[in-house]
Amino acid sequence: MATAKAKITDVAARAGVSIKTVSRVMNREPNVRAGTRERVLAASAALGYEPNPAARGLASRRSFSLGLLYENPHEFSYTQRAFDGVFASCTAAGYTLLLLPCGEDDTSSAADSALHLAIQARVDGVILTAPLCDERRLLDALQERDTPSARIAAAAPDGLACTVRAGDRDAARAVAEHLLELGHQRIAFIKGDPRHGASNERFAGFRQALAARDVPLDATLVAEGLFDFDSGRRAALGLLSLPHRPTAIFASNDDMAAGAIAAAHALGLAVPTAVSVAGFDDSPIASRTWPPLTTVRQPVFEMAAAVTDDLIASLRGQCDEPRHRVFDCPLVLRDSTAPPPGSGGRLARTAMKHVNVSADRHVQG
Amino acid sequence: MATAKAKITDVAARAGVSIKTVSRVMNREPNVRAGTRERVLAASAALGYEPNPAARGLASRRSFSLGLLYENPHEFSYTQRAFDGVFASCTAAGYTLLLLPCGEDDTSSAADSALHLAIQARVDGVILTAPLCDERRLLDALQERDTPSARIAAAAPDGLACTVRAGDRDAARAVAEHLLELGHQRIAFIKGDPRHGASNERFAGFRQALAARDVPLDATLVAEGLFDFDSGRRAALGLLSLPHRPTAIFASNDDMAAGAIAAAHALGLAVPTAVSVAGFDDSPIASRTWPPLTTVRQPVFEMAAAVTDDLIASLRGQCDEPRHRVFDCPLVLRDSTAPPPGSGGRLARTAMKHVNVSADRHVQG
DNA sequence: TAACGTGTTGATAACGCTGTCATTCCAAGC
DNA sequence: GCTTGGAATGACAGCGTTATCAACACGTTA
Repeated sequence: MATAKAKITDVAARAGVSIKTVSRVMNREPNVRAGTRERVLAASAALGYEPNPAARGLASRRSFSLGLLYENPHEFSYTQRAFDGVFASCTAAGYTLLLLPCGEDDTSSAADSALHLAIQARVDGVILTAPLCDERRLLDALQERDTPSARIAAAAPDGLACTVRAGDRDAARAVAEHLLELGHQRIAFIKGDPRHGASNERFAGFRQALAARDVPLDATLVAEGLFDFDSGRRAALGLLSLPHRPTAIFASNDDMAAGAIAAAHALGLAVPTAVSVAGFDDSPIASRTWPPLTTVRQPVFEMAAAVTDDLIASLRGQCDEPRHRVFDCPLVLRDSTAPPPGSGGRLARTAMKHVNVSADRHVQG
Repeated sequence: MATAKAKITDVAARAGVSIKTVSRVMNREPNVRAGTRERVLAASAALGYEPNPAARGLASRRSFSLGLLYENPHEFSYTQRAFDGVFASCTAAGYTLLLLPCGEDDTSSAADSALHLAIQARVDGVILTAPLCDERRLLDALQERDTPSARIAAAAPDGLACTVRAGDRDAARAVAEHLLELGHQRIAFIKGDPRHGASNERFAGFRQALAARDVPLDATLVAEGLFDFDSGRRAALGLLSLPHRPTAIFASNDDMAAGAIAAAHALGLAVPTAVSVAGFDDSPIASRTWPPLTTVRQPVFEMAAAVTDDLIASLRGQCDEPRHRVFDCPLVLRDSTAPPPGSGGRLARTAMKHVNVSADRHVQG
């Protein structure tokens, strides 16, 4: 695999044929002798040749691309919100956006195929989301090809790419403090996917809050999760079946928190009277559970738009040093948290310095 | 606005300048006299000129596009599943996919801007999702520009574009029959967004099922909804506060069904013992509510992939007549439906000819 | 043997724009 | 008036591919 971009003339020269024959092979046209095709394919592979889509498009008067026109759905999942933010900035700057999804089976090999698509399409830059933004192989491959990148929710910024992330630690600390203020002492924590840098940060914030109040961290109350509903449900099932069960569960994202609520329901424990549950993200599920979730809101749209702006600015040579942005996440109080049972509800609601939302509207200001 | 695609030479001729000056104006480069810029802009507007991105890309060695690399999330919303299906087919056929979201404020004007993006990008074809696929202005604009299109969940196929849709009527009938078999007689229905063709179909299926069993349709048990959580919640709140309330609610999508469950919770009515709730779609929320929702599964991925294949085939001239596909939606029995209160649970579960899923896994085979 | 068709290959001209560099214009200074 | 220099403009050569059409090889038929 050669590093420099090979052109069709290079392949033709190496295979000892005309460029037209190379073109025929690349486009799977008929009437090419098998031996010739082999030689062209070999030369093409040896040079790492990828046809230039712009040249193809210009000459053939086709774009080889389709548009998917859809109405922006009310489903504001994290990914969707991130996409919206990136798209908004791209459109404003006259850029086109290509989505390059990775399958969920094997992150690293899927990342390769997505990367390959990015290379084929000759994009000017790439935006990476967690946990892909911490795949060493991916970052190296991009760097090797001089493809500028930006990273959303990176665990370890490397000074090469612009990054953006949420203030996970502070936000997690705020959630934990909220539970502590309500009077909870036995607070369980469900960790997130360890591949995401945010997982550690959120756990760290949780521990800091406990430490600040001299509440000991009970290791039996820390469970592993993967940021998905079912891992949250299972973890909560375990926690709530403990002999001395927690009075509150802080799941490090909303999907797991929804799982925890389901687990509580399954065990006949009322939320929030028997057990409080808090989440993280303010994703759509947060306002659809019963009761709706106390959580923190990640300004994903703004984060994605900002890092895209930064990437485009660096593409235009308008900035020299990569920017690293951190966004605050306000606490969103709903109905899944309350004082622990037996406390007589002496603490009603924490101070109203926080955002207080019951309805379904997401403010993105 | 001229119909034929104007080139930079046309604009230059009309404005009485060289193509280089037009290029400068289009790229907002400095050192162009204000008057000259005006003339170029006027000529450009008069001709409906849009720079050819392929030519720009070839000459400037930039693509003006970014790639967003992300890990395929577990959140399989309808839109996400549709996107995955379209993407899979595009990739397999060597096509690139551009996403063109419409804002949710004003569908028709948002559609215009998305259409404009599609035109700018010079895509070979466009895939439209509901309810955009029934916007007359959009369809006309596409036809006028000879842009082939495919439509997902169109209300009225027009013989010009390939279409795909779910067998909404049959599926809704199956849900209603399931509730009837359980012994329900007073079944409420929450309608969906009237802009979606599927809304009518689902309601029709519901009525057919009632008629087949000679169960009269009580107009007070039919509520209006918009396919979103909150409209479902509000509709259910009204229905369940009726003097003679229904024993089951069939919400015509999962998000509204989740809202209905929240409403039942709020009123202290247990699901499914006091009231059964059924949804439609098998979206992620369906397996995250408590109790998880009985619903029907739309094979959205397969539908989207199929219609994309059809569009690409017609782009390649491999098919003459547009195809119209209809996909079956299997019933998915979960825990939100049961015999009505007072029936003594004489009917446990309907026949097991249907898909029966409790876990969170979505089979996409 | 010569003409013919079929399958294979190549020379060359676009495709519509941008980059480079030369040229023209025009106000200011001598 | 003449020069000067920067702003404004244009001529022209690519950019890397595909399309067109001509050319060639080779086995078959008249």
